[in-house]
Amino acid sequence: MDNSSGVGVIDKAVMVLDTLEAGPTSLAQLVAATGLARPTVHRLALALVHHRLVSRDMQGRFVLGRRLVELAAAAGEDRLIASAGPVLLSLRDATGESAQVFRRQGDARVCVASAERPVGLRDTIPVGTQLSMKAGSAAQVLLAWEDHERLLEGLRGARFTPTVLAGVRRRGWGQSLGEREPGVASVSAPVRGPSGRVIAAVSISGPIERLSRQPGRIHAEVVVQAAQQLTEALRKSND
Amino acid sequence: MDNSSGVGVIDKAVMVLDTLEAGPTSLAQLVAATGLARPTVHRLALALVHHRLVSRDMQGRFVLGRRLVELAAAAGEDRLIASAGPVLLSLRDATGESAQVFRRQGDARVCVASAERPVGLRDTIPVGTQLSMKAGSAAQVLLAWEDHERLLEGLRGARFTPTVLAGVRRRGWGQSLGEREPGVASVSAPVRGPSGRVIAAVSISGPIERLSRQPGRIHAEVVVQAAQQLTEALRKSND
DNA sequence: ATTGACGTCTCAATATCTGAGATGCAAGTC
DNA sequence: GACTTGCATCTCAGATATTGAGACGTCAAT
Repeated sequence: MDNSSGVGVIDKAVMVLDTLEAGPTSLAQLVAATGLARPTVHRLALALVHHRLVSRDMQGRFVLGRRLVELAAAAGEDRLIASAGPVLLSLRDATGESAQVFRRQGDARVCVASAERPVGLRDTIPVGTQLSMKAGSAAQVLLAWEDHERLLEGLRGARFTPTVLAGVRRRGWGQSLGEREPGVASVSAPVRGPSGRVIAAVSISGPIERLSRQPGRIHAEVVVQAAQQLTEALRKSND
Repeated sequence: MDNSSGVGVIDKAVMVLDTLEAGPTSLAQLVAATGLARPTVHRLALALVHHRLVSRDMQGRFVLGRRLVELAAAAGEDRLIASAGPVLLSLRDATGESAQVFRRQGDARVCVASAERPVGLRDTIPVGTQLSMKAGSAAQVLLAWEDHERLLEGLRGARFTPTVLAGVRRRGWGQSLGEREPGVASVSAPVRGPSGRVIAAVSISGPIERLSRQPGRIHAEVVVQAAQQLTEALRKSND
C-alpha cells in the first residue's frame, strides 16, 4: 500500500501515532520503529504532545493522548447522526408522525436527530433538546436493557414500572401515553451498537387522537424496523 | 494559549481536526473556520483522509474518521494498564498471591495486567492470556452487572448460577474454587468506568490450600479496595 | 447563456523542516 | 571517583517540502 499522502510531515506524524497504538514507547523505540531521524521524531512527538494527541507517562515514555478519545466520541456521534437522517425521513413518511433518535446522557436523554411531520398537529422536538429519563417511551427503551441496579435506580420516580420495562424487553419496543406531555403518545425501539448494547432509541410521537391509546399496536412494526435499519447501518460502517 | 507547537503542518492539521469535531464540514467551511488558504486546507484534509483520520460523507463533506476510534480505544487501554500496575503490586504484596486485571472481549476474558507472586506455589497468568467467561470469579464479576438478556446468555453453560451472580452483586465481589482449574481459588471485584459501568475485574488467584475454601472471607476486602483504587485512578485521569 | 460558488490542481517561490552533530544527564561498570 | 554508554534534547545551515495565487472544471441558480 502506498503510504504517502502527499504531505510528508503528516505521514511521519501518523507513523508516530501508529507506533504508539501498541502502548507506551520511548523515544529510542519510536526512532527504531519509524526509521526516522531522532531529532525529527522528537520534534514531531513534542508537537503532538502540545496538541494532546500524545502525552508522556511517568517514565517519560510517549503514549496516545486524551484528545483522541474526545475526537473519537465526536466521530461516533457523527456516524449515528449521518445514518439516522434517511431512516427517520422514511419513518416519518411511513407513519405520518414526527420521528426522532434519542441517546442517554446521564440522567437525561437528548434528541440527536429529528424528522418532523411538516403540516398539521405535530410533536416538535428540536435536535439538542434534553428530556427526562423518567417518562416517555424512549426513556423506557434506553432503560429496559440496563443492568439490574441501574434499572432500579432509573425506575425511582419514573412514570413507568418494572412490569412495563419487562414488556419492553419482551416485545422489543415501548409505548407511552401522556407521560412526558399530556395529549402526546409515542412509540420507541432500541438501536444497538456492534456489541449488541442499546446505544440509542428511535421514536415517533404525536397526538393521542391520531396515534390512538395503543400506538404500539399500529406503529411498533415500522419503528422496530427503522431501529434495526439504523443498527445495521452502524454495523456496516464499521467494516 | 500559545497554539504553535513548532511544527506548522501539524498545527494546521490539528486545526482541521478541531473544526471537524463539530460535525460534517465542507471545504469552504473548513477554509473559513481555519483561516488557511483553500489549497492548503484541501491538501491537508486529503492527507488526513489518506490516513483515515478523516473521511468524506455522501455529500463530499469532511468528517472525523474511524482511525480515531481505533486510536482512542488503544489510548483507553493504555490508561487502564498504566493505572493497574501499582495497584496490582500493592495487592500482590498485601495478599501474598498473584494479582491480575481482566477485561471482557466477546466470549472470553483477557488478562491485561498482572503481578505475580515471586516464589513458591503460584498461579501464573501471563498478560494477553485469554480465559473463559464460563468459569472463575473474574467471569462472575464481568457478567454480574450485565443487562438481563446478556446475563442469561452468559450463564448458558457456565460453572456458576444466577444465585451466585446475585451474591456477587450484593457483596460487591465474587469467589471461585476450582472453576477454571482444579486446585485454584480466586477472588475478584469490579472496576467501574466514569459512567459507573463495569469495565474490568481485579483478581487474586492461588492454590485452594493457601486461599482456603472461602477465599472471599479472607481477601475480599483488599481486592474490593484495590478495584476501587483503580476506579478512582481512572476517574482522576479523566480530569 | 451567464454567473457565482465550490472543489481540485499546478508550480514558482520561499519558509519550514530536516538531521548531523553537539550537549547534558543518568545509570552502570570498574 | 572516574569513565563509559545510552538516551533525550537542542542548534542551525542547507535542502526541499510546503505554500498559496491563480487557473481550471463542475454544478446549481438565474
